Amino acid sequence: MTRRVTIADIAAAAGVSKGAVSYALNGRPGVSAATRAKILAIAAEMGFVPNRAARSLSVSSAQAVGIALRRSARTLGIEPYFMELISGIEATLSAGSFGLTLQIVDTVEEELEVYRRWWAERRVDGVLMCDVGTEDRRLDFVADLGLPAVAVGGPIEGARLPAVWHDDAEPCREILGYLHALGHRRIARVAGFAHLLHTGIRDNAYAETAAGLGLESMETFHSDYTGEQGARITRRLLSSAGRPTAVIYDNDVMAVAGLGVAHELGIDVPGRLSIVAWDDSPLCRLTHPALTSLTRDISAYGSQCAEALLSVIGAEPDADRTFSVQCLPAQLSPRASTGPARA
Amino acid sequence: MTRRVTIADIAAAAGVSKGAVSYALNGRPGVSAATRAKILAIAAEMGFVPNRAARSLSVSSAQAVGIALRRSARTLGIEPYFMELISGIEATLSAGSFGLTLQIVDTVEEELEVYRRWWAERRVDGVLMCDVGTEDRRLDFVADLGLPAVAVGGPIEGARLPAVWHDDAEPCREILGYLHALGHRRIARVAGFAHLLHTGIRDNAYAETAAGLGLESMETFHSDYTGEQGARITRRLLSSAGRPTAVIYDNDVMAVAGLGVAHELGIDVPGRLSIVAWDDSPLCRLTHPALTSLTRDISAYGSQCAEALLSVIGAEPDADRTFSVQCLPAQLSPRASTGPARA
DNA sequence: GAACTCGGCTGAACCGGTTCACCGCCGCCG
DNA sequence: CGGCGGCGGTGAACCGGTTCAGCCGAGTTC
Repeated sequence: MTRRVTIADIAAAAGVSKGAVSYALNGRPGVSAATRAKILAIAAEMGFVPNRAARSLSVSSAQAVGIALRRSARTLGIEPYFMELISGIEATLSAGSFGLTLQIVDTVEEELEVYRRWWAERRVDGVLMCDVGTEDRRLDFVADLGLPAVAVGGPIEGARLPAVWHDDAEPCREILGYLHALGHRRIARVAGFAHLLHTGIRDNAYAETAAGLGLESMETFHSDYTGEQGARITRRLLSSAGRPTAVIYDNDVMAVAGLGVAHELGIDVPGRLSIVAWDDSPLCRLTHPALTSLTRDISAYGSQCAEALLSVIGAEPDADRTFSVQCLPAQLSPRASTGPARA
Repeated sequence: MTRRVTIADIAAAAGVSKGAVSYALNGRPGVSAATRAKILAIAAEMGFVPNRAARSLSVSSAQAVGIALRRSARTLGIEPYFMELISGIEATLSAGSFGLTLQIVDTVEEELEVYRRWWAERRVDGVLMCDVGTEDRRLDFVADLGLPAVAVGGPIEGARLPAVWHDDAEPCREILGYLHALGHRRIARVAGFAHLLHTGIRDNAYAETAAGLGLESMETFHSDYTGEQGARITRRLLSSAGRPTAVIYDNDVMAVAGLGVAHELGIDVPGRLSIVAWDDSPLCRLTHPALTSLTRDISAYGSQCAEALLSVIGAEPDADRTFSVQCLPAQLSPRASTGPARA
């Protein structure tokens, strides 16, 4: 285990000062082309890698961003969404040689505390916040802290920080239009957490569109995104009088669970029940019948979030942080789980 | 955005030297109880949080561990395994106030490079290595580097680093014994990557047990863990003459895909086909019929891996790093997807 | 030829902790 | 009363980078 190579070693080997080495390695003016080339060559030869802590201490930046996820291990594990998002984020970050620090928390208080600590320690240069809620304490908290942050979701009214989002209303209209065209008039929806921003946006969009189309019924049931709750709600829905002919799920996991319940009750899909899933993970193509679902490129979404965060981090501290990035809306991918409503 | 509080500020406020503050905050001898209490009170009042970079620079430790995952975004997203593992790791790490740095890579070369860089930069104090292979270059690489590491999987012969693992052979025997008791004689298995260590261990265990039980056939097909391949292999299996009466899958995703194919082909489960999944995620309970699967506490497994790594990090550099931790083997959870073989 | 500019480089301060050598003081012992 | 040991604390060096004031010498200007 040989000692690490430092810029002092390089300086000694090249016969110059530490300062010159620093300028050369960082591509700044202050050294001639010849000296720069010599220093770079020596550095490469000695296998120099700068010490992150030393650099951070000087420039007061961590070259890392953080994500605190407030979801149970079970939800996290089974929802493909987060891993895909993270992998997109990661791709952009590592291209900019930023690291990703991950923490899983239980409560909002804990999450706020993590942000506070990360920022005070300068462990991260910024954070991405998922699961934006309608009344989200975190938004003001990080803004007050001065911690660069980007909200993964939106749009957020009166936001003091950037949001990266896609229009959730448009896909709602697309789904209902599609189901309506197939003759469905009694539609139910198994939604996610009621307090999440995008859930509210979808709630409204469905309600308005349903009214416009003159649907017989369009009820929404909020859940926690788990398969268990998805199954329970579906079971209740399908056992009721005047049961819906189509059910829309706010994530893929619940849709799969719903399909399982339909099988269990001997209800043919799509013969007597159509199923639509929001968020098209590979999971939706594994079932039989394959699930009609809303496709969006979550990984690309993650990349855009990371890009937005990097731009905030790179910007002046007092720069405008209220911009928002709108991504492409999700697109309907019709598959075998939807069909005409039985007369 | 007020300036950060440093120990110099505290020292000034308390009328002592920086050194005294450091001793007081770190609970070391060198200051009297009274002074210590005063310093701690002032630190708390001023909201002091130590700068991570400065501490790292001094003590030459990052207070963070890294994981580089070499799986495609799609596999990562859909396999609950990794997120559960990570959440277990996280729980132990944050209890020890260590951070977790995550990176997703494409190739082994890239992964090795990440380890090299992380260690050279002192960005992490150690790493966890998943997906241990039979011939794994990474093991020697990190050992040569001197980078503290723990292999998530094993046992590894002639290992130069600790491994945390569970016996994969025992569950194999349990599954085959169970299926055999149900009358199954033609069993197939859809396995994971052939180059992974645990795949090989299972391969052998199945082969030996099958021979012992005198099964008619026990074929293994290797795959990449994705639902697509699981489905494709299952389709081929079920269309063949002398098709198996039971199929064992090496992960839950492929098992779900296999169940979908059975539905598609109109083959009743468990009437004409029994299905067993390795790794019991909530996914296995969402399908209909629910999948018989091998349950293990992946989150707890992650915790044990993290603990092992922390102990290696805390140990002397020349301490013995070849210990291995054996966890509880997975347990069979029979559900509705398995039943007696049709005569 | 004196004054002035400017590129190239040096030396030292600095970031915010940790650590170590050392010092003053008090009590105790012979 | 002199010497000794140990407690409580100080001051400075140190970790490995970045950055800035300033210096030197060559070229330009008048």
